[in-house]
Amino acid sequence: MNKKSNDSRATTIVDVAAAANVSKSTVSLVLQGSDLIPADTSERVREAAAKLGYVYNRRAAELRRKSSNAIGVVINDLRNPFFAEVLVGLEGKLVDAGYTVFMAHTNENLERQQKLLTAMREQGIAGIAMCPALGTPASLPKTVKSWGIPLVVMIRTLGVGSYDFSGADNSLGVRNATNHLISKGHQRIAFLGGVTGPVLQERLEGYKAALADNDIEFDSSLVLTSQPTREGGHAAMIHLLRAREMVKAAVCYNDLTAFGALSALGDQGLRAGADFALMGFDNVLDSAHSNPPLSTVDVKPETMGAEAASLLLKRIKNPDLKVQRYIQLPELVLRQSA
Amino acid sequence: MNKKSNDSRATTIVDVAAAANVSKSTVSLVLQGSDLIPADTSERVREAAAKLGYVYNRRAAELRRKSSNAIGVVINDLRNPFFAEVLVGLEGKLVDAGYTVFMAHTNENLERQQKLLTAMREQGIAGIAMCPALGTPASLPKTVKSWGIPLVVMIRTLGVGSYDFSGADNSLGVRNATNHLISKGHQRIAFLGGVTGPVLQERLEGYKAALADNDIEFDSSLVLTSQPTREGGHAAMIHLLRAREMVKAAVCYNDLTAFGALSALGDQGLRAGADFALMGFDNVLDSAHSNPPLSTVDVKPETMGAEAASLLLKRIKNPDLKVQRYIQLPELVLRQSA
DNA sequence: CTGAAAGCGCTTACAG
DNA sequence: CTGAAAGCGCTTACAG
Repeated sequence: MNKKSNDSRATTIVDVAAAANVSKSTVSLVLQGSDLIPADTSERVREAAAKLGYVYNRRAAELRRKSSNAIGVVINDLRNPFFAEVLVGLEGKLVDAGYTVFMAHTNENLERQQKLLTAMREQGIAGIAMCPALGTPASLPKTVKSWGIPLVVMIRTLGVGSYDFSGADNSLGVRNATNHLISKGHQRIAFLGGVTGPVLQERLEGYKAALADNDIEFDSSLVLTSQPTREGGHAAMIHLLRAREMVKAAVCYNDLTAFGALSALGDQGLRAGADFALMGFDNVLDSAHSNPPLSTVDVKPETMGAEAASLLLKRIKNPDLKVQRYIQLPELVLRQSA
Repeated sequence: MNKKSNDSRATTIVDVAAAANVSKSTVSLVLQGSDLIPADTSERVREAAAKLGYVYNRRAAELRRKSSNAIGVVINDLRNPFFAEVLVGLEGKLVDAGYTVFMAHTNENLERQQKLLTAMREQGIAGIAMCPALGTPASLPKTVKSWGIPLVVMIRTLGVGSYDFSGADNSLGVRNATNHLISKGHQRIAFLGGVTGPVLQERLEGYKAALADNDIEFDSSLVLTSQPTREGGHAAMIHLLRAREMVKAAVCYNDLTAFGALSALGDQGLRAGADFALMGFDNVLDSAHSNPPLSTVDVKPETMGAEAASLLLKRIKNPDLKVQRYIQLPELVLRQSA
């Protein structure tokens, strides 16, 4: 029973067919749940399959059928909880639709991303959902399309080409966050975090727009870029505190940098909410229980993931659909940090 | 060029062979980098392949060769940064070894886990690394082995069976953490977080062992279980503060619950380090920049992932190896919370 | 309702 | 060094 299970060839549909006394076509049909086969035959086949420990060979089936039930998702940064939440929403929807989803991680590495995409293509995947690594060429969607693979890009736009997209209104979100700070009486407001990419551009635009709304002059020395991590946010806040004592408010690139900033504030004996007004962006789960709880802009990460899944599913069903776009409307959630 | 790329059949090695004026065997050989083929022939074949936009059909190759270069990893909780870090270590090593890795997420759902495993089996995957969902039967490794698929289990043990494993010495870790608190003069020390599973058992054992080391009586009312999340940790700490005013120290199930506890402390105007001594467990990246920075026990999540990869790679290379086990030694890292 | 036959795109002995 | 042939495990018209 367990000595050597591989000294005999794997059992195939022809073994099952023999055992059930039917042809292999019949076995194939019952495996696919065809209603061409009467219940008793199908029953007999299933029993035989179970008895023999038959395992469906999906590779063979897909080779023949030229289709796949697998969807690939390529993600850029697993360590950022924001992306993890997007992923959860995406995956849930996809498996509900009967697909099996395979994720892979680029770690913001373009070369690795290229390899992953190629691997997925060779694998004959049914569709791809991706959040492109920083620096991804705008031509990528066109390339993937030319491969004949349905694609949805998430979170980070890729130029103005025509591709399905699920993301957030970053500009409006930061604009609202900044306006909230202004409405609290702040005039000198820093922007903390982010180093490059379309998302940073959009968020900075929102920041500037809010300033303009209120006739506050933009001061470039108030934008401190940093890696979009806790560490980066920590460093940026320390720097801000040293260089600009008078600044008592900041909007952050994302929640992660805000968490770092919270930590830096704490290091100096300061507390957001009381001594400093701080806004995050994303509303990751964590932000409800940071110290103190973070005021932020909610872009519903899981929803963005789920919507990306919907778009992809529709695209797979109908390749000729016109370009689809889901833009999440941001909502301010005010907790204690501002 | 882009009208309809799929009105013609995909180009295959026979097309390439025709274009390069060789047989398809030759094409196959050069694709595999065989040195049987002279450089000029191989050059000619590659050019033809490039010109025709040939894509390797891995499914067909694997079907014939009965092998795979894909490894599946099944993970239980993407939202916990600890697992994300394990994953990063695991994946990095696997892709360095030339495998393509497909991850999938169970969300602690046994049924989903079963489906994923089955899908991977049907896919003919080369190996599986998994962190089993809570409640996974101890028989699982034996089952997977009977499928002929190399397996390594991570983080959570699965009974005493013989299976490759990479995880941490949870008991020793918590014991050290608790002893540290005791050495600071604390006698009444709470244990916060965790709801079930082998990891909780081991960590509780360590907690009790430290108490015993110091002749402190175990008081079951001091262990407050909760979901291993920020929210859970927050609730547990609030509860502790209400019910047991005298308790000024706690060791947490993991960093995530500790972060929640930090937040709860902050809500009450308390600060870990000054007003309360708090220890985490894991040393996730986040813990260096929480507010305040967390004292915790470092079990090197990325290393555990990378070691899991090594074990799996060895197992694939040699199925008859005796059982392998990597147990990460915990190290106290003292920051500000205790 | 079921069977015989062809074929998906590769790889791998086996000749030469 | 290269070609002809068989076969991996399925699915899918096509007959009957």
